[in-house]
Amino acid sequence: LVKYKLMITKKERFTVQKQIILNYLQNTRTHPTAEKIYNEVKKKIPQISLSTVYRILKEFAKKKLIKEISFTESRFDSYTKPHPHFLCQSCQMLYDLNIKDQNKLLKKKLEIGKVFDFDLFYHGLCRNCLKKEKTKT
Amino acid sequence: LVKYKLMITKKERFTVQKQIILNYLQNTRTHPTAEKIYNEVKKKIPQISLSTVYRILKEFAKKKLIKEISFTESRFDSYTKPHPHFLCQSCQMLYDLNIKDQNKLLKKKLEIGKVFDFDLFYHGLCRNCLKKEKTKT
DNA sequence: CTAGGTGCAAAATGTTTGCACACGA
DNA sequence: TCGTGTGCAAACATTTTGCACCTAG
Repeated sequence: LVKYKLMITKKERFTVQKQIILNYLQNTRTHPTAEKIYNEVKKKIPQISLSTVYRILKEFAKKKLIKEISFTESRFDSYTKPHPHFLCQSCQMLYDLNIKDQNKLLKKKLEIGKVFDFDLFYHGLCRNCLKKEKTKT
Repeated sequence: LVKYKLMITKKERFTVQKQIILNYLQNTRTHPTAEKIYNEVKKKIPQISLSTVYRILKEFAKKKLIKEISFTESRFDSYTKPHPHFLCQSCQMLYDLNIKDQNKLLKKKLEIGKVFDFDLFYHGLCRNCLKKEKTKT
């Protein structure tokens, strides 16, 4: 919370809605959906709208106060063996990777349950987009 | 293709639509979206509809001929450090994991580009759902 | 033939946006 | 006060579904 207050620029405002949403998120480890957050926050601010929740979540994510776990559009891959991917933040290209330790990941014994598959996504900038960034400056 | 033909049950039919979609997927490594697949397949079957594409993709995914990379609803996490997750196929609960090698994953040098973050999702059945499965039988 | 598959349109679901009003600084 | 943030409704994007017709086996 303190960390967030320091982030607020002169043009921005610290509203009750933001405070309650942030407070809720920082006190849960359940990875809630927007809908869930909306319903929880509604208990304290009955008139809040879902769009406000979305707007605030986007703002928090941009400030890196929270992390949004999402994948806008489904993609389909005929290569079905588990293999890691690299998703470029800039051009949205999804690359295949071949990493030798991948079997370790699948065989990993987890307390939580039985693992059948995994998805490993690296996020970053691909070579092409890195080049473009450089030429800009 | 041969593999798929063997999978077709008596009740199912092998249509041109299925054949062309499968063929397209097996000859691309670009992880296309449903829309992209639709547009490509349309070149060969102009009258095909997007819903057919979706239906066939779901069928292929169920048969494990292809893999669907998706995340239906966004989730938000106030714990922003990269950390692995476990997603239960049955109850959809998303659990946090703490694995010691995670820093290795982030520091990994990739040819493809610069990595800023990663998401590692394990898919499987959590303890609770495994128990439920057992009691069923 | 005939039941399963397709195309179309409409519905459902999740997310974003335009606009008038409210309210934090 | 004044401009950013909010609530509402409507728009948007992606995916699913109902239904009549088509077609593979």
